[in-house]
Amino acid sequence: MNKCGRKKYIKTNLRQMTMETIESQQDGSVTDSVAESESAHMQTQTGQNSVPTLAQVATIAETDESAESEGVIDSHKRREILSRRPSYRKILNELSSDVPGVPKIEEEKSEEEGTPPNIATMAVPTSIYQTSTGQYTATGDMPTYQIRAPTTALPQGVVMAASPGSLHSPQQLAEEATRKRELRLMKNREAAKECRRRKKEYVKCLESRVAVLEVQNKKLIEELETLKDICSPKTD
DNA sequence: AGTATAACGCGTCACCTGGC
DNA sequence: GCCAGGTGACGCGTTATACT
Repeated sequence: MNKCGRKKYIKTNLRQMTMETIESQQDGSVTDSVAESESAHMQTQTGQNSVPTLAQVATIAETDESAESEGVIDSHKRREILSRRPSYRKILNELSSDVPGVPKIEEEKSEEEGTPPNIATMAVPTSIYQTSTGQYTATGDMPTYQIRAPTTALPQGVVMAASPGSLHSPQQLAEEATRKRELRLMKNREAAKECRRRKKEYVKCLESRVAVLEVQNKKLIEELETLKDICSPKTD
């Protein structure tokens, strides 16, 4: 793995750790059904913990360092530790069912709503949100952000499959294989874009939750202080 | 102005999961 | 069991920002 790749790998996992740390802290302090439901997602279906501990991540990083020096990277080992969690759509939708304020990630449908096709508008707390391409640009002044829904139509030039029975020559078979591969790549390309969009939405959602819970926590602390003052009058 | 670094998005591969 | 879709990881290119 090159320098950049490793950095991104570690960064990704640290970000994940940060999210989970926040969630677990919430779980411990303020009673939060959402946090509980989310932490439930941290378990794989086999009952094992799917999330690497901080030490594990550190170990991964160190292992990665040394592996690089030796020129050996054991991707399977990493995969064992970094098993997947449920989809962002699933998590967020469960989140939204628990907490009324949390927006749902919509299934791919575009034309029913009043909004223009392929654009979903969603209210979110203000935050700095900028990409190099300017695809998602919500500044502090902009209370909403817009998400482009994927275009489901196949690009021009993609020819639908000929029935296998109609293929004769090896050349035709090769062409068919190439066509299938291109179709698969194209679909995966779109899926990856969509996945990233959902991931960003998910992260934003969590960030907004953090903001809300911080305010809530602050209020509760203040309330507690007030009650303390009332219940224990000063003895001069 | 040139360079270094960080941050980000994209395409692809590999793997997992859920639906059939 | 097969297949389509979802997603983590990787490698690469681009852009923004800081530093010299």
